[in-house]
Amino acid sequence: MSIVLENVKDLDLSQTLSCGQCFRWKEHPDGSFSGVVRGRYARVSPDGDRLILDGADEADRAMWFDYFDLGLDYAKVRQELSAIHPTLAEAACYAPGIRILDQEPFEALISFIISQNNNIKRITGIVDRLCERFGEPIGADAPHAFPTAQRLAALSPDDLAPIRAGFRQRYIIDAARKVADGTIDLEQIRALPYDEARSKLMQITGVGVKVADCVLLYGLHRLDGFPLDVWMKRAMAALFEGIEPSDFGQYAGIAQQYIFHYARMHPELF
DNA sequence: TGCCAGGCAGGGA
DNA sequence: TCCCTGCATGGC
Repeated sequence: MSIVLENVKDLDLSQTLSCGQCFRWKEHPDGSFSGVVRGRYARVSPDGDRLILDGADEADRAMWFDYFDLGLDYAKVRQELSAIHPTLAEAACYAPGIRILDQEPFEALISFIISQNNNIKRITGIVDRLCERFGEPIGADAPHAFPTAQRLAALSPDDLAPIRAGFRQRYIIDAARKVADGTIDLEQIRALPYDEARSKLMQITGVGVKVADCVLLYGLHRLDGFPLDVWMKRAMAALFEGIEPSDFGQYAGIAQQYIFHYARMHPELF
């Protein structure tokens, strides 16, 4: 079974799936990517302005459409961003195919807890081991689903030793327990004003400003905040001197991705 | 072999 | 409030 998404524009799978906003996609030699989203497996291949999702069910069409944020006109967004500042226009050229994925909130929370003081390759390995050991199997040849909060909440930090997440293990368990018992309601947080949402997430041990902003952007698809971590502040100072972050409005998240790639291309600025 | 990673918690000043 | 240090592990 497979589904085809038509009229897909401004999506580069490699840029979008390998830029560090998600950690569960594997690239294949033919340019396709396989991964699991919300417990559903698919192997995704670009075909002109179509996106072919092998293994995906027709009933999940809307879920995949939303996951890749295909309802937002990114060319228009880029145009508006570029009008703000010439440097941003330049930055936009570096990653025109990035879309901000609409990820499952708990997966994003745990993934970005794991990301702290870490690198993408190792984050991916830890997430893989977490899913393999504690996620539900979804098919013979497919990776496991991301584990539920309830499943992880029943564990102790020591139980996570096999995933080799180090000091982050107790953070993962604290997050899972707070989500499982309702102390942290991620869907409720989605609707809160940005600062309140961030403060709520920071009640979890191991979640600071950076992790909270990543969860809000990538897990709750909040494009109205702006990451304030040290790296980003440096990037802003270098690239957008004189521009108030609030000017970026709802497109702040997308700007972050452009800045990220711009920074990679211009390490001398940092 | 040693440095460092897309932070954060905890403790002291 | 600010600054400093330790943290587990593994990629490079």
